[in-house]
Amino acid sequence: MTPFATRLLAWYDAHGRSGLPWQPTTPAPRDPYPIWVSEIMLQQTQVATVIPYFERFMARFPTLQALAEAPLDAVLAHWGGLGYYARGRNLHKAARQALTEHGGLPREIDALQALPGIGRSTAGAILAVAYRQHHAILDGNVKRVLCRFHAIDGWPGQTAIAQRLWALAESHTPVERVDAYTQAIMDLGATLCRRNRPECTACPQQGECRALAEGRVAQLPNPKPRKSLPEREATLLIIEREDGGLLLEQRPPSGIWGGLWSLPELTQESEAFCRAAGLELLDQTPLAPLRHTFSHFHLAIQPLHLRVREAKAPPIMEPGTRLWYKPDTINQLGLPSPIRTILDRLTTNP
DNA sequence: AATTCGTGGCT
DNA sequence: TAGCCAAGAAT
Repeated sequence: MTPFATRLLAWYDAHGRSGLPWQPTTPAPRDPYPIWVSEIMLQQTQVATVIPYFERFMARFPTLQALAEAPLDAVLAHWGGLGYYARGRNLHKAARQALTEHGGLPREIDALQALPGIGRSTAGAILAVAYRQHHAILDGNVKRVLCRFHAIDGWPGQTAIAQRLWALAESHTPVERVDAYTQAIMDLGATLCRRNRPECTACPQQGECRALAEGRVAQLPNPKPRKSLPEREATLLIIEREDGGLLLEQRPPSGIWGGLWSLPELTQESEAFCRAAGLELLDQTPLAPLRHTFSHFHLAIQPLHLRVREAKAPPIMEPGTRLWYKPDTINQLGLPSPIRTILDRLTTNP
């Protein structure tokens, strides 16, 4: 056990976080299923955001079998609003794959990492926490701690920097209490070694931290070099049927909001579609425009209100890609947050 | 190997 | 407040 790990575990025993819904209450070995679900949800997502999603998800899919037997739509409905929807699709796919190929979640690191959505860090975390297997993790918290402790310059996303960090993470990870250590190193990064306003005076590593000694804590880890984001405008059609039904489209399985349901976007094709379907333009500004920033562009959404002129509804173009949505079924669909916001406003504010 | 995937909180 | 960032993985 290195002095780094010894100090960290002593601090963790006194000050580590506890009571999070996915944290085990029994000694290893533990059921890896809830650990896996939480690790996927927590990818690039903060703890406070995940908690209500985790509770709902585990209530609806309490076991690996329940998840594997559920339709993808039900999984995405529980993921709606959480973001990074490939995680939900991969989670569902991995559940079925693990069950058929291994009869459950595999205990071998290579087999586990071969499942969709499980990378090196997530596989290590699951096996370390569930079975006390000796694997390192390297998430955003660990990267921040290690960049500061060793005063590593360069953006951690660079391959060369990440390789150095993985080697350091493995060198620090102890054989004993690896489950506690895995939680502890993340707790340190989340509660003390934060990006902003770190509490170095309470840190168990303050005596050996190179960034602290050199007065460079605020500059490490080095930020990602950013490019200015292009803007894209989209007009979303709010097509209302006589009975109040709204036309929704299922987006393609890959790309932004993949597999989720959205208001159809106005294109040249959809203009012709609306004319052919007898759709009448009511007004252009029923709702204020919505602005969103994604990782690679800004999006300005301008809803456009249309109404079906006659009783005849637009034809279903491709099976499963369009449906008339009834507001009382909102919880059964996977909806991205901006779309849910629009639908909420429409139903509460007609 | 750099980019692409969301959303909400923070300053 | 506009940009930065967070329990990463897939491509």
